[in-house]
Amino acid sequence: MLDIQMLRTNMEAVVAALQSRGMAFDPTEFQALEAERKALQTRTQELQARRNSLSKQIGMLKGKGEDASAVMAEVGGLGDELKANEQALSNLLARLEAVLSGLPNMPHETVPVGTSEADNVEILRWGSPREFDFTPRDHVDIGAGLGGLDFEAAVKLSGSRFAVMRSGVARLHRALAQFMLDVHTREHGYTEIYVPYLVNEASMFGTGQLPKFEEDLFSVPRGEDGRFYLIPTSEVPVTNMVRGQLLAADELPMKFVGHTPCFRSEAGSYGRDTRGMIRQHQFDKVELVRIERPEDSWTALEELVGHAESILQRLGLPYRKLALCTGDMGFSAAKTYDLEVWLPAQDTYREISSCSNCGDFQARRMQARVRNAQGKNEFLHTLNGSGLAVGRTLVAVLENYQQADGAVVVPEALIPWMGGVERIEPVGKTA
RNA sequence: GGAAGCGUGGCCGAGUGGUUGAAGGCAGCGGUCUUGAAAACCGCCAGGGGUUUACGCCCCUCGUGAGUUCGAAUCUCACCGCUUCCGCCA
Repeated sequence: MLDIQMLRTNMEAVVAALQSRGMAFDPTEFQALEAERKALQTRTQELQARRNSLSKQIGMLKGKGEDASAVMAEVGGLGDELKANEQALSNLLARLEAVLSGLPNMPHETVPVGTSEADNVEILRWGSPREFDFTPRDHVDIGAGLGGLDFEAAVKLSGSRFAVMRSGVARLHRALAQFMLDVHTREHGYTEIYVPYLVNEASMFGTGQLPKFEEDLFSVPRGEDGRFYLIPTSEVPVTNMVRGQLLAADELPMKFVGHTPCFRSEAGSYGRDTRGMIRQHQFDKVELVRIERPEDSWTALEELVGHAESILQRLGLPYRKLALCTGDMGFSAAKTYDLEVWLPAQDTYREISSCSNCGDFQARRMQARVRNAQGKNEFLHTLNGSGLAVGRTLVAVLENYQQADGAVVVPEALIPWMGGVERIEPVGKTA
């Protein structure tokens, strides 16, 4: 959520910032509501002040045993107008809130301006794609050859965009998640956290999924008209840990790493990435979340991306790092780096991690604050990044480490998490 | 699922209709004392919002939302959550 003061005092900057994201924001509705709000709020508060002082008089008169009926009659006359004004004001504030909660974050000044992913800026490439002396197959064929990936079974169980993994591939998937968790907790100083996969509406609002992106979420009914939402990323429950809290400065930073499944309806992506595990309704992700003092968040973002990169490096997976342009960033982000891993079968880089500093945008929605060194309360900053998407990492390992005979070599760094297994053999050969 | 109790400021905890936005304690901040620290003592200290050049003035907030009343932390109802007991259960 943007600061309403910003919209009141510097609307041009807001309009320009949203424009750079490709969002045409017409401020006239907001400004009309705001003018109305000012008049209504002033009037309402006058009436409230009058009622309060008259009521106080009544208390004093009665305390002295004097007659208060005249004053009571006067204050009684205020009732209808006051009630009407309070109601109107509350409606108006709700409408302002609705406008405000639908506006995305303002990009940081260092974010490249652009309209689509074509304008993202490549910052670096790490590793070089392997030269194959055979035609590399994609992970679907490799997985089938290993007897480890079964999309037909998943269709039977659930439908499209799900996967069943077996034997060595399932083991590899588990090993990757464990490996990531261990690296981030042991070497990068993150605290492991386990969180609910079903969350309430307030949590989804806090991180910015609601109210605007409900169609991307799965939900289950709960009670009369309530519902749980399935998390689309553990960013939601983990970040919301600090919702409604006022923290002491020395409680920050908080660095969390969580491994959860993620659920996305993928509405609006019909026909995209229909083959394989790239785009699923359910996938696992190891997520890094940092709760930071405002002055530290930009350093923290660079550090966070580095932590995600380190996983790719240890696995020996070639990747590139992009700074997303204004037009390609997510709703809550002030700045985002994407990491894209090399997929030989697609002969291209594909997103495997997205690391963002949300600044105070989520904190304002969550009312999450920190008492700074000067004793002032301010909104803290939140960051999150994939470290990494486990399913896509599995795809990358299968494709980059495939052998001519159909086997897949386990990346050296991962062998301890595979119980010493160095190769996953195709079915027909010894497993 | 049934029964009972409870939800107050950063934390703990008093407060059952009227100058109570709220005693007291802890934490924090400033000071006295001390070579320094601790202890002791003194003072300050809820959050959000409106308005004002400013001093200030005003409004809202005691889990959330409705209601009763001239006036609600305090009374009523609903919802949410927590605790204990019973039932069920990985």
